[in-house]
This record gives sequence, C-alpha cells and structure tokens, in this order.
Amino acid sequence: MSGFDVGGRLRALRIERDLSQRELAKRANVTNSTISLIEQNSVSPSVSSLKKILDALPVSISEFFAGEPSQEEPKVFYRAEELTDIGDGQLSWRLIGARRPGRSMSILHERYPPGADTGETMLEHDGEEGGVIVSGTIELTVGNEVQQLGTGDAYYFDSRLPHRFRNVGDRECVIVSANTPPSFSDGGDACHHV
Amino acid sequence: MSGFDVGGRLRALRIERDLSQRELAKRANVTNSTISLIEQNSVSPSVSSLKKILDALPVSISEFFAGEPSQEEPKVFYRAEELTDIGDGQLSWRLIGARRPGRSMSILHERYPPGADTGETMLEHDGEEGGVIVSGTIELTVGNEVQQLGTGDAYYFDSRLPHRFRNVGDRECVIVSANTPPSFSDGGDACHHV
DNA sequence: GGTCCTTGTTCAAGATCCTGGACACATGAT
DNA sequence: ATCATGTGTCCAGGATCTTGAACAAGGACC
Repeated sequence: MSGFDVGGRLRALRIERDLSQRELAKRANVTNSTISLIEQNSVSPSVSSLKKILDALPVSISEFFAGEPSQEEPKVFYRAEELTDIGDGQLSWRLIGARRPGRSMSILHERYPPGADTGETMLEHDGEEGGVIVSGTIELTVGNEVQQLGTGDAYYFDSRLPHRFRNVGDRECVIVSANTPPSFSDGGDACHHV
Repeated sequence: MSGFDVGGRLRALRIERDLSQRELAKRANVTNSTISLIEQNSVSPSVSSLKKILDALPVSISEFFAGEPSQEEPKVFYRAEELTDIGDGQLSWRLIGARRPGRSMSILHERYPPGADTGETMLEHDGEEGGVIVSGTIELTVGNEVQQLGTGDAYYFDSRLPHRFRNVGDRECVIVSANTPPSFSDGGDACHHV
C-alpha cells in the first residue's frame, strides 16, 4: 500500500556496502535497534533519522527515493486501489494519476453520497470541466441553469461560470470528470455534506 | 545543517495548490496541527506521515526531495563543515562529497588519534588507494613492507595487497586519501582505537 | 461596533519512534 | 568442548511525533 519499501531499500544499500547494522548505526549516530526496526518496516522513521542514516552510507535522500514509481515515465494504467483519494471520508474523489508537470488535465472519479453538496457559494475558477454521470442522479447548476442529470448523462462547461453539484436523490451518485488546467483544488471544489 | 527545508517545501507546495492546512490535513488523514508543526520545522515527520500528506497534494516522495542538492549537477566545492563524517567519535573520516554514480573515486580526510589502528587483521579489497600525510606520522604496512611516513610523505598501492594503518606516535595524524573504486567501506577499513 | 467564519499557532495527552540493554544464533580460535 | 566475537532481533523506558481542542488574528457581512 505504501508503494515504497523503505526498510528493504535501506537494507539493500547497507548490504551493498558490506556494513553491519551496528557499524552503520555508529556512523549515523543512531542505535543498531533503530536500523533493525526500520529494515523490518516495524517503524516508519522520521525523515531526520533517515537522513542521518543515509548521510552515513552516504546516499542522498533524493537518491534513496529515486526508485519511487510515478516519477520518470508517465504511468499509463492505474488499478482502482492505487488511485489517490482526496475525499474527506464522506465523499470520495479519486484522482487518476498524480498531478504531473506536463499534464494538462486532471481526471477524477467522484462519488457523491446522498445529500452531498459543493456548497451554496458557487464555484468559479479558470479552466474547463466536463464529465459523465456513471450512476445515480445529480443536480448541476451552471450559471442560471439547473439540470437534473441521470445515469449516462454528461456535462461540459467553462469553469468561470459559477457552478454547483448537489446530490438530491437518495442513492449515491458516481461521476467521472475532467478538469483543465489540472487544479482540482481550485480554491474550493471542496464538498460539504449537508 | 540538514540541507533540506522540509517544512518550507511542504508549505510552498500547499500554497501553490491554494489549500489551507486544515483542508490538506483532511485529505491526508492527519490533523492541521501536524501540518502546522511540520511547516515550521518544529518536528521532523515520519516518512509515513509525510507520505500521507504528499499523496494528498498529490506529489510523489521522490518529487518532493528532488530539489535536494548533491543529485543533479555534481557539486564542486565543499565547506569543511558540510563533509559527512563517517568516523566513530574517536576517529574522524570525512568523505569529500557523497558517493555518486559516475564518480570513480572516494576522497577522504582522515584523522588518526594517537594509538589508532585499522586492526591486526590486514585489510584487503579491490581497487587502488593513495594519500598524503598532512601532519603527524603514521606506520603503514603494505605486503611485507613497513614504513614510517611523516608530514609531506605519501603512498600509493594496490588495495589487494594486505595493508594496515597505525598511529604509533603521540600526536594526531592527518591524512588525505583517495580510493578507487569508491568503496571506502570495503569490508573493513573500519578503525579500532587500541 | 458586532457576529460569523476561516486562517495559522500553541499546548497537554496519547501514539509512535528511538534508545540501551538483553537475548539467541552463528563463526572461528583455543 | 568452551570461550570470544560478530550478527540480527526483541523488549521496557525515554524521547519525539501526532492528536484534539483551545487560542488570537484577520476578513466578510450585517
């Protein structure tokens, strides 16, 4: 789930340099226990501790995490469970892929529980947005128009027009949407449950 | 000293996305206090916390630390206080620059207190090494030969020959040395104080 | 002026990490 | 065999990080 095996990588680097836990610990000014626990992923070290240890190897922090996915080549396929959820518990907003320089769009998998509402104060921000209602129904207000959209319906508008999403039904509503430019956190597409 | 302003970078990323501490906290499943304290560098977060927060931005950990020095352009100048010390308290071994792929040498600034000794079991490892005695005297054994080297003297040998350093004088001995390939921790250039 | 909301900071209590010392298991020397 | 040394793991206590709730400062609105 974490997506990065801190302990395993540290152990690999240590073995590579033919150091014992105690030897490395001495150079890093930590104890051997610390290194043992970290290598077993029994604890998640503080970055200050991790830095002390890496300095003693020596390996820079950026080198250490360089193997992290999602950086080099743009990812193409995403499993449902690896989408980062930026919701608040009630609401679920899953972003398809991390925001990445060079990407001109943000795609979201949104789930509005009954009663969910983006708020009375209308949203306004730069860019454009569009989406498809996958299941359930949603009340969408754009400018002066209010529409009830159901499964299979869709929308597309200039985000500078004041807009608001509201699930007035009694079932969950699922939407897949896209925004451009990629600022899903455009000053308040936050959602309030009422 | 740390060389990387975690708090400042986090704050910059958050502001960039126009999020409040509370908003980000909610998405990351941490509290606003945590983010406040981290941003002020009042604490050094655990990597698990940091990862939760970065996931909510979303920014990958490697991106976060990508600004770290010592990665992109090779560093050229090093202040004495920024050399990483890999000694054990008694002994001081300062490495000139972090080990870096593409570097074929490790350069060390070594300080042997009186009585310091690399141990009776001779060191043997791949590569070559050479150095200059900057001050004090050192007894260097290489193969069958034993030599007393003083200030200004120097040495160079194939590291596969068994070798040993010993400070038999009563003053500290300072040496600047170079190893190739860059594996200063080659199975035991560790130093024991006797 | 009020009141309301949002912002960032601070503080005690709880959770997690880190330490220092044990422990069990190896290997090599006597 | 018994030491002696080196390895990684485990455990109580202390140090550090994280939480939840308070606080003060700044708008917005009436």
